[in-house]
Amino acid sequence: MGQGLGAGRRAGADIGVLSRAKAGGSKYICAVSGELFSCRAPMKSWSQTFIPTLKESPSDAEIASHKLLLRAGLVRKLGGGLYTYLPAGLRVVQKISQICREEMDREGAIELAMPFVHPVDHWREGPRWAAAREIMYRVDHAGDGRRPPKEPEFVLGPTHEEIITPLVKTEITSYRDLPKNFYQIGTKFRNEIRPRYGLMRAREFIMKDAYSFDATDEAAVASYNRMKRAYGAFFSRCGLKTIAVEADTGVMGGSFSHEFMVPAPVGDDDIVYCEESGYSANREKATSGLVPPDLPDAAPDGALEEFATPGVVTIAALAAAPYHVAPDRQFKTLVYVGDGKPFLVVLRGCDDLEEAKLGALGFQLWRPATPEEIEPIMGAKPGSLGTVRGTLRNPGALAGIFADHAIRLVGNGTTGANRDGFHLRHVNVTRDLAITRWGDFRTVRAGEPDPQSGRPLKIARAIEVGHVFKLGTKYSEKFGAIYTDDQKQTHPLVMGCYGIGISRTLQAIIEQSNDADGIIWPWAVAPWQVLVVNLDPQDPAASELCRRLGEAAEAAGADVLLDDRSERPGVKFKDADLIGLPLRLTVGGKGLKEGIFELKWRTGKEVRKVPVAEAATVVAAAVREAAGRA
RNA sequence: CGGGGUGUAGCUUAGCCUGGUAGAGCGCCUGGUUUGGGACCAGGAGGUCGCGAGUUCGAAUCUCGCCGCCCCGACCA
Repeated sequence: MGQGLGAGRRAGADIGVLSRAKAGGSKYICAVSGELFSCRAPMKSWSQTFIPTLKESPSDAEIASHKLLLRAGLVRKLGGGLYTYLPAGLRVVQKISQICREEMDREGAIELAMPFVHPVDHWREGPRWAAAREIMYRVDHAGDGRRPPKEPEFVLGPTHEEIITPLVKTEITSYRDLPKNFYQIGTKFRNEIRPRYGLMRAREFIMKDAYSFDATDEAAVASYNRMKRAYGAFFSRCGLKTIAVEADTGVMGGSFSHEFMVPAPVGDDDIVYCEESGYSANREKATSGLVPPDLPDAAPDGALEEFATPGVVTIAALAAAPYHVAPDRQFKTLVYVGDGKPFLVVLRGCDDLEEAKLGALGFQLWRPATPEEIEPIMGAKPGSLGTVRGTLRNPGALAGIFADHAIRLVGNGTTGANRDGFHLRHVNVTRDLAITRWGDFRTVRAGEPDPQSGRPLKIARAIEVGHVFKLGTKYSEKFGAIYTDDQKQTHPLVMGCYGIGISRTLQAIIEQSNDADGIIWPWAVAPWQVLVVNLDPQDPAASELCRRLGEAAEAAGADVLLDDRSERPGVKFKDADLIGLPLRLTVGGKGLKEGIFELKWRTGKEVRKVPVAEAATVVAAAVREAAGRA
């Protein structure tokens, strides 16, 4: 039973904690040393492992991949966003992790492992404590039974910039040590406001995170591009179709970033793209060519005029009779609070604010102002607000008035008078509006012209499975992570950070690859690649043939699961389709009499009858062919 | 955090409106008959009806509070 083991086992796998002898004398290593290491074990039989399949899916599962995770016996739920990986699910995690390691190593990244529990001071000293604290689980000190202090002594790590940067600060001080890129694969903890869809958005999840450190900006861009390349290779090897889109850097900060997205209706993000030009961006970041760069400012079309609009507090009401001001002829004024100070955003009446784009304004935290806050600031209630010079009660109290470029398309329009029940018409953008800064703040809509080709943009839902950030020096400056160059000059390290949701990738693969009968695993990530179904486990001849088929598949490099259960054939076939192993080899008394067994791919319908005499060669060829495609 | 649901056996659920012995299917256990796409027969085990108060002679059912879970929104490194 041993051939094939040596070939497939990862070099160095014996750093694992457990090794034992199996009946028959072949040894194998099962390595789980705090983290997840892949291992090859010899043929496992269904009755020896634990794959609790379900006919019906639990009622709290909504989407296909979540149902299949549960039905195929890959995971079980502990609580909202908290899941146990059962043996088959863990194997997939290990396979994905191993592919990830190989692609990271190929690009020169170095694996390490950082603690899950972080002293809170590291976060306090970092640049985003205010924003990050809300999503972190707090840990009472040392479980001594006392009530939690107002501020926790420890937090559970949602990510590791605050941990790796101080480490690198003390360990790397010379340009000679650069570049470096450290990565780890481990559990992350985030207090998601709303966990959902199984592993898709969980409170605790498995992530690969990497952090690059370079001497120069150019070198950092090169590191970034290497990671981007590694991500493409990784997802492709996992059998997952992804597209890289320009993305918002969010609280992470930094100069630019790309997300790796899996198009799927159940995704949490919208991606905006144009097939012709190749433009693609997260909706939070996406821009359109709606406003021509050479658009001349409109000339005033008349003198400012206040008019009464009793009870009109919405765009729609002003668009209706008797006013008939089309939404795209209105200026919409929104009040926000950024780091404690109010500011205004001006948009066209027909446009929506893309809140993420406010990140460009430099605030750490921002939120819509409450109606109670708005009235003292503006002198009017929401619905009658505007930014016409002279109507603002106290412009000095504002952190700024930020206008979206698209209001230039309005030219002359209507806006609130900052007096309840009154609006102003003939408002000219250049002449009348008090604007401190222009920007892109609106949400792009499908059909708007692509900024590059001018073709209509499309929008689709997608799942974010990976994200690469060029961070710059935000963290290194804050933590004082500097190095000395060959001219004895000191500089902050230029950083990048790179995440892959391993557990989310697992579920995204299922979401992208399933049918009415169950999962269809891509070869490279299948918990096992070959399922040998023994329909007559009591028959020694059938068992013997199954053993031979399994050994042949293993020798060719496949992981083999043998269904040796005393179940009826129908049950076994249904379960086989459900757990979705790529290649099924079926042995039954009926075929055995004819001297054949059956070979069937999970992706197809065709059942190929193979003479027993050709077993070894046919199985080996099938395995090699599948492995070659993967 | 707002809105809407929901909680009955391991899973899927009926019963709740209109209070009166908690039921079914799947799964599980025993025996038998079966054996190539989720078998059949017979028998059996398994329930503090989410938790806590209240109303009532009597509560799965009505009332109040709490908790869990799901969906929508907000939020999301």
